[in-house]
Amino acid sequence: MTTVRIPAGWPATEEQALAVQDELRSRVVLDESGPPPGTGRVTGVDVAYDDERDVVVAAAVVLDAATLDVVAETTATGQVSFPYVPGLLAFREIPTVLAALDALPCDPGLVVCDGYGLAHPRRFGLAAHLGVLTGLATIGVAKNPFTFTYDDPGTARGSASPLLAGTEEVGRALRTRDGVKPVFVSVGHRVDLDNACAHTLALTPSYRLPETTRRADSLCRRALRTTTA
DNA sequence: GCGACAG
DNA sequence: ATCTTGTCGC
Repeated sequence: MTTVRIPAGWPATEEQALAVQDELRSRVVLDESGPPPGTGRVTGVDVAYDDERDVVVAAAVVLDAATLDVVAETTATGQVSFPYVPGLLAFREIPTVLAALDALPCDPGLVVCDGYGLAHPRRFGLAAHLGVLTGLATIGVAKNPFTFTYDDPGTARGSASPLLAGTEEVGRALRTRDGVKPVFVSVGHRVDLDNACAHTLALTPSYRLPETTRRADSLCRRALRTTTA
């Protein structure tokens, strides 16, 4: 497992982090539809923390998009690089996630993040940020609606409703399992919202959350236990 | 001014 | 995110 230190120049205060978001958000690409679902590769990234020991472990798990079989997986460990502040989650996760992605032996294809992309107070959440830094196609699939509002989608898998910041659609509440709480999908980089939702449905044949995030979540937790123990 | 608030 | 066993149900 590779180890990373906090990058030189990494924001140390909320004001610095806000300035970075402000500078980078213009680089998000929104005029590409993205790779078609069910083709190529799809990669899940997630992190687990041990705040007591100031340790964060990231995992990247690459799946074959057609079969959802695992093609490759990596982990990376690092120091916690930022406190959790709503709206600044990316600064806590990105250095270690980048290290995990760098360690992959193959192209990750579309990257699925555990959190938001454009559904963000400044329209620059984790998935958008990671996309801009890597150039990869990214989407965000979150478990909670954050501060946004939505009308409950129909009860059937595949039903969706707009995720709203006021009247602006920043993402979609998407039902991935009949009668189960929806997930909250938003665009990251180089993928449109319809395609992001199509990918999310392709990644949820059996569970509420995408196979990518399920796999990445269990891997980084396992790796953290091993590191901590 | 006081909460709420992705992970 | 994390603290945490068993239990009800498909």
